[in-house]
Amino acid sequence: MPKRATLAMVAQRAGVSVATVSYVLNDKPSGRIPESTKTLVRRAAADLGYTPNVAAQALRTGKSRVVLFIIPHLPINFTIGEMMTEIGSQLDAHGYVAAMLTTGERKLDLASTVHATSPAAAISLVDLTPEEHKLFASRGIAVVETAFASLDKQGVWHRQLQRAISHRQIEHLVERGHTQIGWAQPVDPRLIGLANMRMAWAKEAIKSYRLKPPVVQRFALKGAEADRAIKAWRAKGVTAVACYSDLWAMSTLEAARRAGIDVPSELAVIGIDNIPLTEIVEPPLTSVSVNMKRNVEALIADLLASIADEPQLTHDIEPMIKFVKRGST
Amino acid sequence: MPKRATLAMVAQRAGVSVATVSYVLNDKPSGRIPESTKTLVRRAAADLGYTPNVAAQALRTGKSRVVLFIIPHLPINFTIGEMMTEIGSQLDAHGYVAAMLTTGERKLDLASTVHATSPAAAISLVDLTPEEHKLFASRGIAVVETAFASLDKQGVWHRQLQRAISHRQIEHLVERGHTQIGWAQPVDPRLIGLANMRMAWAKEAIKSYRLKPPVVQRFALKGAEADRAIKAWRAKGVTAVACYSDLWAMSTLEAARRAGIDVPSELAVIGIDNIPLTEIVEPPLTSVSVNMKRNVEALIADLLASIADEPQLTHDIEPMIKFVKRGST
DNA sequence: CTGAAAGCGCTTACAG
DNA sequence: CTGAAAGCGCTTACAG
Repeated sequence: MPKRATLAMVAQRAGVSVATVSYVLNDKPSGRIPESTKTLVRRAAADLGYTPNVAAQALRTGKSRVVLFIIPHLPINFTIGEMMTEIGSQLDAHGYVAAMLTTGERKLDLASTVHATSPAAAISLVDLTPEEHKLFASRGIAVVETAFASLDKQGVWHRQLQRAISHRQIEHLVERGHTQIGWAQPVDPRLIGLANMRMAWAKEAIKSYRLKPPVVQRFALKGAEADRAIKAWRAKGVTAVACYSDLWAMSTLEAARRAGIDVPSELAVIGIDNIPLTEIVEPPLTSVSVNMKRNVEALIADLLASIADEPQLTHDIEPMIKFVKRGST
Repeated sequence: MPKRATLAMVAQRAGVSVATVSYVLNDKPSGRIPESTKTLVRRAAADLGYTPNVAAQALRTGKSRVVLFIIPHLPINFTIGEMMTEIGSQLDAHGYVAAMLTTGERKLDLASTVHATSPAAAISLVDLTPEEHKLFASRGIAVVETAFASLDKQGVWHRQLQRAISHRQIEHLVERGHTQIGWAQPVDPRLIGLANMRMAWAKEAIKSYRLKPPVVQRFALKGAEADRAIKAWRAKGVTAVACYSDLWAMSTLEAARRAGIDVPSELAVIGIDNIPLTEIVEPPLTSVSVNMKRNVEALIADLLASIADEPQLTHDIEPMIKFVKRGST
């Protein structure tokens, strides 16, 4: 196989120095190099199929094209999975590589990984500790926290998006004429941070319609626990249940069927996430979710701006929300 | 902050040359360096908290510590998600970094990514094309295909593991006294490769018990389609259904309930994967799955052996299988 | 057994 | 506007 093209080879072919090639390809001392030289260089690079050696770039600059991607040690659900793949492919399109790092039960040794990879940035689906933040800050590494990270610590639009999703759930139930709403909450401590935020936003939305506060039921994903929740909701006159996620909504649907309660005429149910399973149940589940492609586009835009030390853009929340009305409401 | 330790700093502290430090730390010309020198060097490295600069290593050797991790553009289910995180954390433990690469609808430009990252190895959850294999082979990059890759192309133990799981499904149903078994098959073309293998193994197992061939029903994850499947199974005297995965099993359970068929007394159902949702249904779903930790340990062992050009180890399949009997059988 | 030195492929002050 | 050259931190023949 032919030797891989280097800057020097491009320089020779273009009849200029390696310095000039580097300047042109990196568009560096902007406006100082004439168009004619640029064309020459670019053609030579294209002819040779030149791609930079990232190791050499990293060694020279002290920064790699690696973006650390910190993932919680949870069962990866469809939504997180979608986010992971979307982040991976969008970073790839920008010439970055997403390096997966899973937080185990034990504390993650972030310092040594940061040392070993010299990442350009980090995306974390979990909260980082103050020390970890300090670690990144001291090396000038851009950080974005999202998903399972505490939403109150996040940038404005992440928070607004999650809030809008919760509001959308309630808005839909109110439009369908419900006045006493229930809320299905998990008990798993790993989910509770996000779940508490969602519940708070749901309460906020319900209050804005001047309705009574929701009847909250907490349960794990076991049939018997959902059965108890159903009983409690019925006893308190609840006609519609907004759920922390589709899994709790499905559990609620199952329990309703076991109790002989018709959905949606006696009890409406709405979830969050739009997982593929929404259609296996009868009736299929109404749900609200994030348009992950758009969401990640915004996230990556923020990250790239942060890497380049440019000001953050503003993002329109509305197109990031996907609402699908199905039979359960 | 203090400057990061380099080989030169370690050498100075130990009172030896950088060459010696490199030899000791990489354990290279084995047995040529006296223990006393080694101890000296190792202590100096530890004192300084030395970690090698991977960019410099990569530049020098032409090989990075990156392992390309090629992921299908599918909704990531729990099993794939678990595999991804497990692979990520185990590679990390061995000093490698898992770089996610998602295959989009369009063809993946693997060549440029390989060029850009000079990976030490690649793990692919999908089949690679002959050209892609050639690309890796020409650069001496170790490759492991697994999960969604066609199992007949895989190494012996991957295949045996998947086969054993399918056999275990059938074995359990036979033990419970069933003689006419049904099989639930997906229609999604992205799943059909793996699904066909599983079905073939199930048929093989059924034949080994001298039972009639299974009644195969193909359906998407929609309630109405599963309803049709149930009807067909009942019409042919099926008393137990083995399913391609837990999702199809859950869909089957739902359809059985709608048809007023009792599970398991009138119809037993068994899945594959042991997803967290197995317990939200009544009765909870019996399932067989891979013990992902063990499975990935074997996979990584193969990969490391391949990178080091060492002979492959053999692996015991039995501990990689997890069978959980629940109420549905 | 150990060290001096070349060189991997870049980027970037600096000189002209 | 362009080029010569240093140097990032390693590994590894090679010499002693």
